[in-house]
Amino acid sequence: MSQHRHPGAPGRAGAVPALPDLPEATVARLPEYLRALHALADTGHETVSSEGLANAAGVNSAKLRKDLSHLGSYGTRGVGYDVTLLIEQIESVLGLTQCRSVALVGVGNLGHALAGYDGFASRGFRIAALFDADPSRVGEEINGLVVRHVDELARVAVEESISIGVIATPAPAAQAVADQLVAVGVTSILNFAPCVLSVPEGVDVRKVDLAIELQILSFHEHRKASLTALPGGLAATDTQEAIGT
Amino acid sequence: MSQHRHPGAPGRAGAVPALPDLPEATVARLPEYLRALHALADTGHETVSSEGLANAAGVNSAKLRKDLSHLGSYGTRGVGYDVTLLIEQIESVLGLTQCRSVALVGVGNLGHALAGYDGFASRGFRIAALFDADPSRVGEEINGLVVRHVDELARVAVEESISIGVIATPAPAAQAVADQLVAVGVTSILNFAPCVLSVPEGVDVRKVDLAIELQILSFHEHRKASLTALPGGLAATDTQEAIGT
DNA sequence: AGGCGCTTGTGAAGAGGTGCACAAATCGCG
DNA sequence: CGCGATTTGTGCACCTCTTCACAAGCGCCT
Ligand SMILES: NC(=O)c1ccc[n+]([C@@H]2O[C@H](COP(=O)([O-])OP(=O)(O)OC[C@H]3O[C@@H](n4cnc5c(N)ncnc54)[C@H](O)[C@@H]3O)[C@@H](O)[C@H]2O)c1
Ligand SMILES: NC(=O)c1ccc[n+]([C@@H]2O[C@H](COP(=O)([O-])OP(=O)(O)OC[C@H]3O[C@@H](n4cnc5c(N)ncnc54)[C@H](O)[C@@H]3O)[C@@H](O)[C@H]2O)c1
Repeated sequence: MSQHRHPGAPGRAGAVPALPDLPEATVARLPEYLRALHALADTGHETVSSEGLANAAGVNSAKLRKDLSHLGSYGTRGVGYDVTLLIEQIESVLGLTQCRSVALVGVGNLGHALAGYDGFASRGFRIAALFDADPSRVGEEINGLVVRHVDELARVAVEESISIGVIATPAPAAQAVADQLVAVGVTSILNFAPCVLSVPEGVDVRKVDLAIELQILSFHEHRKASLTALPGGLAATDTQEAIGT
Repeated sequence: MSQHRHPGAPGRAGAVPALPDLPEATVARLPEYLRALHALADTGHETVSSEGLANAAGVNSAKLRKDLSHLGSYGTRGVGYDVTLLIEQIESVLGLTQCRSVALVGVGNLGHALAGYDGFASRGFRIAALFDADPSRVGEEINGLVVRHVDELARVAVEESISIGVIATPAPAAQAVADQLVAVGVTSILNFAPCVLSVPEGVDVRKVDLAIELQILSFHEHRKASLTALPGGLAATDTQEAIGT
């Protein structure tokens, strides 16, 4: 995405932080490895094999090794990976060494749940500010944070050095909110509103849409239903299955 | 996934519903097209070109045409696609013609928001039952639905003919809940708990993990930051960018 | 009726991701 | 010190997905 490839010239090799230029699919899996690694660290494991970690993360072990190989050789053959070292490396690559400040816009039904969620802080994200357009919500305190009016976004964003914006407003307001976020310099947006956002180049948008997830499940349900009409056996094998994200 | 390919023998051609066997990437995009189509229908459009629909859905028009071609030829050359016809076709393929019943397990912070969300019903999903393990929550009424104890799952699942289960419990409880859902015959699960679920073959699991989304954004933020240290211009082009799901 | 412009549907090429299989590397032990 | 057990890192083949480019098809206008 917006990334030019120069096959012959690997983006100024030999620089200080190396900038590995990871495949997107790998980036999407690193957080899963990280979670599994934290769980292993908590249970006292010092090293883990690719097989063990792959199991814990629910992926193929070859895939895991290839993913990790992209960020350098941090494993020991015959032994495995040092859990704490690998955690450090992945967190470094993901840019989690610095705590990132998040602004949440739209403190409604969903916004409340997000604001009260402790899973952000534990992963190195700090919800730094809450915004809403509804005057009756402004001033409300949630989890130690006061809801501010969205007009204050510009000022607060700078004060709190916001780096990620989360949109939890109704869909019709989402584009306007995105524009405001972009205007104050936010270049990463997580969008919960069911709509496509148009943003300038250089701004990353990821979306979470529950209805889409359910519809995908519905399709597979539908397919399974039309399949059970004819095939041989419904022998209950115990192989496990998952769907790629 | 768990789907055998016989290149020479296209899965008993000539059957009644045809069962198009769509690429997974296409299935994931159909709901987006559907949303865009509904928006177009609401604004009075009767037909739409691949270019127009692709724009509304935020994808490449060639990709959209290929996606739609997988479910048959429902466009008219020189004109475009009939909006209502296409809606019907996509809904039919996704299995949305019948309303699917959803069971939500774990009515906490996030569960409350989900239970009160009206975006499900409008997409053909019905939240048919709410469950929690906490006795103090059982009996509570949310959006016209009473929270039941999770032990009643087996009975209620059959009564309400549940086809999709949503897990919004803390991570340590998620696997047990998944097992219970599978035990009562649920073959599609949407998991919000940050953990991997192990399920038998034939059961589909999709997960939504906000921390992962934020970490992916963090990576790109990190990359952009290390990039701005050296390159030529930050010329504000107005091309828009999105990240694949 | 015929031509013209527009749009679909698709072949083909390329890019990216996956998983196997194995050589290379490391550790522990005799 | 050497050997075998173990595990990483990766070359390779395969597969899926994306994107381009264009012929075929359709409607409209003259
Ligand atoms: N609730 C859910 O479980 C759920 C699930 C999936 C998706 N969503 C989506 O998330 C979004 C929020 O859902 P919700 O249930 O919380 O809706 P909600 O109506 O409860 O909350 C929306 C909040 O956004 C505020 N708002 C509106 N316009 C605004 C603006 N311009 N600037 C700032 N704030 C503004 C409103 O005042 C309100 O407080 C919706 O787009 C919805 O489709 C919600
Ligand atoms: N709140 C958020 O915004 C958010 C965001 C992302 C992910 N999550 C994840 O979603 C899950 C729920 O989050 P939350 O904030 O609602 O937590 P919560 O603690 O508020 O709610 C969890 C609920 O699950 C119930 N529960 C526990 N064990 C159960 C069991 N065995 N069977 C049925 N119910 C059970 C609890 O009684 C509680 O009501 C967590 O895994 C969390 O990590 C939450």
